[in-house]
Amino acid sequence: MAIEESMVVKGRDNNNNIGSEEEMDFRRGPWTVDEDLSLINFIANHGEGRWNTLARSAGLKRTGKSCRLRWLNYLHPDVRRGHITLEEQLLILELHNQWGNRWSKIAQYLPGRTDNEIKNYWRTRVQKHAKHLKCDINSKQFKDTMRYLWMPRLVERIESAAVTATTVPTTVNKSSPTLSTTTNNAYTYSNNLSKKFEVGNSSTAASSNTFETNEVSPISDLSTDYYNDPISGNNHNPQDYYQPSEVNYDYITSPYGLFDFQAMEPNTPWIQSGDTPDNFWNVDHQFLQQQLMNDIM
DNA sequence: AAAGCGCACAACCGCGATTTC
DNA sequence: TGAAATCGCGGTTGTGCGCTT
Repeated sequence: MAIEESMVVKGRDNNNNIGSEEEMDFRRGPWTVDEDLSLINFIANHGEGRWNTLARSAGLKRTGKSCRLRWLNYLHPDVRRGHITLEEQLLILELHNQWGNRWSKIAQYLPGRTDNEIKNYWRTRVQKHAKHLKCDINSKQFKDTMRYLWMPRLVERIESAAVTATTVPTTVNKSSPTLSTTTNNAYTYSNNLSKKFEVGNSSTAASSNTFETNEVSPISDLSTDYYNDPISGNNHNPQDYYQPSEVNYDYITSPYGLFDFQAMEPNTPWIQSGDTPDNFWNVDHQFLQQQLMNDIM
């Protein structure tokens, strides 16, 4: 079969040198179930590491590099699959804001998520929205939108989900945040969030600079350190993300026809994970549209 | 019904850093 | 101590699948 042939390449090591002792034929492309089982069984019996040797010993016609990637990104028992949760989305935005494309570093703070998965998430979801908004993803404009609009709204949704989960079903959820949220509301969910993210006690909290420089345990200390900005040294309270705007949303239209917000997918993956779809993105797009129009005028 | 398209994600590649011999 | 081997990261590509036209 032609495909099978194309999936076999002459053996080269990771420096792209042709194999010395023998002309090995390395397989490429999707892994088969048998290959997965061979890799899992071998690692279960011998442990991981020394990937080239491992690949040979396990009888896999794969490069060590390929085996390592398959194990770490897919087969490892700790790898968690499925939708990125709201909390994870928020974390990714915040951590990317701090470190940029340091995917492996960001992944340290999301247990069970791989750098590859986070990278894919960023490229497919976040960059897509920047593209739709005709906005450079590295621009201040886009970063501000993330920081002051999307992140607070993610916080709101997390809060809302938490409230819903603990509320008697027949009770009207009066605290459901809306876009007309006032500073008081911001204060409220700021307080709630500080509770939500408060793990342990203040005695275990690292100083404002330890988040990066002291390599605080990514998972265990996440909650308290998360809002400490290692760059500014400021304590990041979710309230910081929230800048109540006086935007009159009724006013917003697009006389310039710059953006087709209605055409944007209403069912963005960002609000999956059991979330009910709403106008999350539409409102955000409208807000950004307003900002962009202000810039134009 | 089928072709086209876009999305999501697995996998590959290049290269610098680190480890081993 | 230097060369070779290995590791790990970030960028990119390939592909299957579902949706739209």
